[in-house]
Amino acid sequence: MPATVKTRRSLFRPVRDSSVSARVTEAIRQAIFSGQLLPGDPLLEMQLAREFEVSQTSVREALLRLERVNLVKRTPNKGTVVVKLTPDEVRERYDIRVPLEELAAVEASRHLTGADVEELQRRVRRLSADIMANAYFEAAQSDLAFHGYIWELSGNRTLALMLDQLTGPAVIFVSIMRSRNLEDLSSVVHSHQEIVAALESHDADRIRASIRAHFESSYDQFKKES
Amino acid sequence: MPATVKTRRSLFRPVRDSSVSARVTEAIRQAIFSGQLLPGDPLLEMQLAREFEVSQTSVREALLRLERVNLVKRTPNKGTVVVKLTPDEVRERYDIRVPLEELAAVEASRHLTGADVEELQRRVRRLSADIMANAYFEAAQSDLAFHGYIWELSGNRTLALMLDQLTGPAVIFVSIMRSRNLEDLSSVVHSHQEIVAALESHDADRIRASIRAHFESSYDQFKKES
DNA sequence: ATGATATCGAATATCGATAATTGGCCAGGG
DNA sequence: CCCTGGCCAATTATCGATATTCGATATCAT
Repeated sequence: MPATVKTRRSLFRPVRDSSVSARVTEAIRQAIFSGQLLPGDPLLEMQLAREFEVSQTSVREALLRLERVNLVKRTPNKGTVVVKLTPDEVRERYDIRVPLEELAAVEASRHLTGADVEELQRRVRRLSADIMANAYFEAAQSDLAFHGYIWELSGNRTLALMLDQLTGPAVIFVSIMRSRNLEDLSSVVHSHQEIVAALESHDADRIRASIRAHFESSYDQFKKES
Repeated sequence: MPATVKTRRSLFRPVRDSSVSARVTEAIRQAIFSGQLLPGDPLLEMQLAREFEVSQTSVREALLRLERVNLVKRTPNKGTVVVKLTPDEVRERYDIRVPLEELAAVEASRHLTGADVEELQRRVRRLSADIMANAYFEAAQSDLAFHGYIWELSGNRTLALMLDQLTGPAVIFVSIMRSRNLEDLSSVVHSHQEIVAALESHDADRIRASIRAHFESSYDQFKKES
């Protein structure tokens, strides 16, 4: 056998978002996560269609997708707005999120490799850098990217999807809170490092405890504000 | 004051699902839950549009809504099929569902009234009747109705929504399993009664245990088949 | 004034038609 | 033989236009 290889892998990544509605979806999502759109802002189908230079239908489909992940709220015949969570709803989400994050983290530790640990540390460093730079919205996204990696590691796609639905809108709140300097940012980085260490230990109880501590402190910060 | 009344109340109930796409959504959902559509069956937008005598657009929107609750799977440019869960996916969902059901049940017990207990018992009886009558698909829906009541009682709307997304497609499997007589139906009723009793006790540990036992036995039945 | 009803504008919802994508099939060349 | 490229049929994706809905506001009778 010669040295020629029959298959090659992952030189190119897929050309992203070939469909119009997918691109519109992504653009709106970015606008929300970057703070260009704030909770409560209206999203008018026709106006967006004109701005993006696409049909109302495609915008509509994009909004339906965003509704699916709880980033916007649509009211029949009335319109669409960027989600605005009440304190009660934030509380509800924390209650649900904690057991799911525990489950995800415990499962993730079972699949954890050395490369994964490095990647997690890389993401903590990025988060740390964003915080140092007072880049609040970027920090929120880095935060999400860190936890998202754990969700993927869990190997449970359904779980990852649900956590995404649950967390997306909350991240917006975190951004806004931090931008008002209402959160103690120094503790954030340490709390994430703690999770990585717990994952490496492969000790389920310790992992769950680190997750609970992480979110409890985060929720306490939220309560201080509301 | 004369006996004339100024307002009259509740002679009519609201005309439900005024929108076309909502009616189409409901029709397809019923077809899935009733077993007229089976996992893997294709759902062609144009064909459905002709049958319902509506536009493709409305059908498309209905399918997007069903995708949102995981009842159908859409593949870009290819088509839509009724969801067909792999054994792994069923396992994933059980893993997620158990902690969420525990949370829902514990919260529900905090809001539980006497009327609620009666309603739950009524729903267990309906489930029991369906099983006696070998009405498998109806039984699956009664099953869902029982758990759904607990979700609502929890007072956490987000949680109720997530459990609905999680459970919907699984219910189809339960129907099919039962229709093949693969499940020990006598234990099903007892297991539900056990949950009601646990709720009445207001003992969080007992509630969680009853939920775990309920789903473990249910999952064991599934494993026997797969 | 006041309460019921008509009108209107802004927005979504729906439609019918056209464009773009995909996978399968087949013909031809190495 | 099988690999390549191009065509074809089926289906989704997108469009532009029209219909419907809803809330606010104006109108009218009493």
